[in-house]
Amino acid sequence: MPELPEVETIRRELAKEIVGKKLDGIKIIGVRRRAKILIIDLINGQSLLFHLKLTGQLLFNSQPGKYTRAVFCFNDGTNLIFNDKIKFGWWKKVKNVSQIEKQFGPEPLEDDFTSEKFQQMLARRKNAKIKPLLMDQKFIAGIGNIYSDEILFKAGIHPLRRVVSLKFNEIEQIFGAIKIVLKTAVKQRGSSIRDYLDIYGKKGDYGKFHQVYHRENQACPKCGEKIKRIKIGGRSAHFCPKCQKL
DNA sequence: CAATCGTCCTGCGGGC
DNA sequence: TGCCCGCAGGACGATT
Repeated sequence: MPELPEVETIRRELAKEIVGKKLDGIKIIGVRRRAKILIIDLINGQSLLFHLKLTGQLLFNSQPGKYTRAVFCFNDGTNLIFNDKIKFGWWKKVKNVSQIEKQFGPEPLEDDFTSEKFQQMLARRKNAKIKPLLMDQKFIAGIGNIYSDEILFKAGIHPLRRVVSLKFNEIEQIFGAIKIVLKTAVKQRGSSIRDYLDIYGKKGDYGKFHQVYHRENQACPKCGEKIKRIKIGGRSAHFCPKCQKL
């Protein structure tokens, strides 16, 4: 499921391929990402937005298939294919992209997302459960089910912990885990759970690094305990009951 | 006000 | 073997 590292991978690859080309005669001036949304900026001030949700794919210079929802043709004969098996994803053209961009929390890999800022953000959400909070796009941008599980495992924090119960040092641990897990996942070009592929149809390598996500009943890589899966607000959370105590 | 619930959609896995 | 049922899952709107 495309989260920050997957969308960022697509962004980087797509920027190399299409910036400077034209779509319906309008020059593409940039490819950006905000949270899990891919943004293609056009010279006329409009932007093309994509949200891949669970099963969306953006394939460069490919052929339409069974699940193709849209095809975008560039002036040089190349194209971009939007596939989406379960139709949760969407794309749209907007005039004021900044309006949409400001609906999200800070970008976790930006330098202005500091541990001081994170401590302040959490101070305002004392009663929240930490895992759903990390997945709240208005709180922090781009983190979904895979990476919230991996971040909390790395930090040694149980997904149901209330913010109020977190010690200063535990928040520092979570902060550090956010940075390193996401950075490493971007480096590995994301995780190919379900249908995720990059624009060349290649899978991401970060799945090999998953410690808990989709590893229910398997041994914890740290202590050997069986990884557990529980439901939190309708979503599944994976964790080690020994390394991540409530 | 903030947390939780239902909804969208469809492939897939489990059970018989 | 094949059918049927129910689950998964991001984000939004409604509800409590």
